[in-house]
Amino acid sequence: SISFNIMMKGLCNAGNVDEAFKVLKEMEGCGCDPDYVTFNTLINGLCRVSRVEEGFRVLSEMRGRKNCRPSVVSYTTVILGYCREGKLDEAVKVLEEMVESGDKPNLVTYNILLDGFCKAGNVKRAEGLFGKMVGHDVVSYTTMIDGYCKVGQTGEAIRLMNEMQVKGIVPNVYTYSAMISGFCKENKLGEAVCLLEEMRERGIIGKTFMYNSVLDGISKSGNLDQANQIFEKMRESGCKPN
RNA sequence: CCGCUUCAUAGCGCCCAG
Repeated sequence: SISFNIMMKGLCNAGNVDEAFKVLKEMEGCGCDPDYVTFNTLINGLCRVSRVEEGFRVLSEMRGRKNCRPSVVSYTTVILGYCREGKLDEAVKVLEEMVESGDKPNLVTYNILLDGFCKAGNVKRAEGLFGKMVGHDVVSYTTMIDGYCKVGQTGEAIRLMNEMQVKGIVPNVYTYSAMISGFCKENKLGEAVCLLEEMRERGIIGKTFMYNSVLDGISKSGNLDQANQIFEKMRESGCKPN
């Protein structure tokens, strides 16, 4: 079954859900029983191509099978699907349904909702959820940081970036990326440069696009010497220019 | 008895042109 699951995931990631369903049929006829991973993979495949309703139907059908009960991952995947469509009330409904059937949402579930609220333009609601969550990880913080940056609240974002480190949560390349593009959009290039430096000091190799955004800003401001210095640092740190 | 392989979350289309 694991081999089939792997093949199925490949098809789903390529957006070919219909082929994935053929694999399901094939499994059923050859002694490799589909398991909960099989169905979760299908749900994800459907949600990826905006067929969230069908994904939810697969989830419902799982109830009838033994050893294939819907799990946190099943519900969370559907919630993600609705969040990506901007249907936050549908997402919340699924959350409630999950709780009613006795399944506990986990950190991933909440992180997805945080991002959903932010991207739907409801940073306040994300903030409320963030405050109620019992634990946070680097994804929770990065999601909120990105949310604040996107609405021009880089101050709040930086506050969170400090707070996470006080709690012992280490920013990663995603965190820096969100923060740096936030600063670049506001033309706070000095801040952006500082963060790039801090990141390098921590041994994190930045992505090319992060340097490109900063270099562009610096160059346009006419400060070619500084641009050159950053370009050097970029290469020294192991980030390949394109 | 133990371990490995398959499922869900965050950052960027940045230069040029328009």
